[in-house]
Amino acid sequence: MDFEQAKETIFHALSKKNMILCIGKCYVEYWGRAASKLPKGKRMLLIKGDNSFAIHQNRLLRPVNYMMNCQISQKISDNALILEARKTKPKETMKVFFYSIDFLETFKMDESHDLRLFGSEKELSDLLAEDLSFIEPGLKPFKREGLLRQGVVDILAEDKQGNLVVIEVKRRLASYNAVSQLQRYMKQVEKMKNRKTRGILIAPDIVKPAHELLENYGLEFMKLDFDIGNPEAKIKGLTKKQTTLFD
Amino acid sequence: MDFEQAKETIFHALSKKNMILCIGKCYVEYWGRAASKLPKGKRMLLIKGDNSFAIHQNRLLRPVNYMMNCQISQKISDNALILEARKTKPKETMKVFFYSIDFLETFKMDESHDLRLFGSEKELSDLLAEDLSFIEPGLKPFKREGLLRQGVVDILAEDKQGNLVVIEVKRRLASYNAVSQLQRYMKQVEKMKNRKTRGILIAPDIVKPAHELLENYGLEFMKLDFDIGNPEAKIKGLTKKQTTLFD
DNA sequence: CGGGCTAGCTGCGAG
DNA sequence: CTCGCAGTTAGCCCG
Repeated sequence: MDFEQAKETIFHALSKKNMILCIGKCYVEYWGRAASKLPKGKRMLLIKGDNSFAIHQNRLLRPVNYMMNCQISQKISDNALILEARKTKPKETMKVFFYSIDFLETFKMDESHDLRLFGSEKELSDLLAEDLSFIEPGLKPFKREGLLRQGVVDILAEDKQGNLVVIEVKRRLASYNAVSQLQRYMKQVEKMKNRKTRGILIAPDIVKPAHELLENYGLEFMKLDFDIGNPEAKIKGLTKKQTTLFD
Repeated sequence: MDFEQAKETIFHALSKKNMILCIGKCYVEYWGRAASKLPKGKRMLLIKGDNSFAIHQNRLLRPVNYMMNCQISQKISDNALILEARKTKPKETMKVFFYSIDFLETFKMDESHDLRLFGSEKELSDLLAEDLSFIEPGLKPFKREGLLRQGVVDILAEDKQGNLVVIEVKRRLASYNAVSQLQRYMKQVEKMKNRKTRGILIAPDIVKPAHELLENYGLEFMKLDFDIGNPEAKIKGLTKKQTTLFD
């Protein structure tokens, strides 16, 4: 395909925010947060209406090179159509050298992007917060007046003995990270309120070494089974895991 | 476009591991690790030779629905071409209902996927490990015989005083996670070797509250400046950050 | 195969 | 803006 014509087609599509598909033999350079070179090969360039710019190979979900929210410019050299994507903050540049174009098409798309997702961590956390007695009898919500930023701690509560309880919910198998996070939150709350504070990690399961770490920290784990996409019976069971500390 | 013909085209491309692009009005359902419904709209389906399956809208880099390593099957109902992607472990299903097809094309692609990336954390870590005196005079490598899995601790060393030194390298702004990680590694090594152990976090910078946490843990921070994609002068500087504890 | 972690993470949301 | 984090994280690597 003729480079001049391709350039014109792309220019027009960019102004209309149409989706652009271009397949051809290209070489890609990137410099910014890291640097990379992608040797010549047949690949697909996908430009979307929000100025996302991605080079896809015929494998993997993720593009091999990409840039979001970039300014796109074109130029024609002796033997290539060069597309350049630029960005500031952080400063990044990506150049795609098309040596031949096998395919180029642009598409007017509509803008509906209203995916409805079920089973997010937030959803689970909110469900649990609705009835804390499900976690432990006598547990009641605790107002965090400027205690911690909203959204940092999943659930903050107070138990029957008047202890503060920091609750971290994970929607999948918990690992070291989850334990470290909870430990950090728990210590923070304990320090700020100067009160005895417990920490409970709630997840479908926990990896063994992470569970040991959790016990060393004096934290607690609760196993949570939940049904996804079934609003009537989302939380299947919530059982306190046997621990050597609290047996 | 005719559904029967489309089905045939897709079937053939799948067997050849050709890239498949299909644009049309569709509705998408997903159930697996989570669940989602994507209302009818014009979108692009991208199937790659490694059986990655993705629905793209005209915004964002990431697909709105996707599945990797899936088995793909097709069927035609009264008014739709239905593509189903399935997977076990974990069990997942995704159905795409195409009500109309604006565009369908398949492409034979080559398989070169040899991106050369510079500036990864591993690269920086290896560079630093080559000359530990750059971090601190008298620092020498320490053999981790079965101490910790390879790759868990970036660098393990011994200082002039005979202390063990656990070093964690981050290629970008360090945050809580980096501090928690280092703390965990440091404690682990300290316990296993029963020796005084230091922990040093090396990164271009560190967020303020994370730095406070680091100091509370008795860990150290070093600022690392590096050039990306410049093999001759990659590490520009390494300076110990002033701390209130060690001033 | 699971566990742990980096990623040019991306994308979102709160302060 | 920045910080912090979830994600159907993805993808890699090491036991």
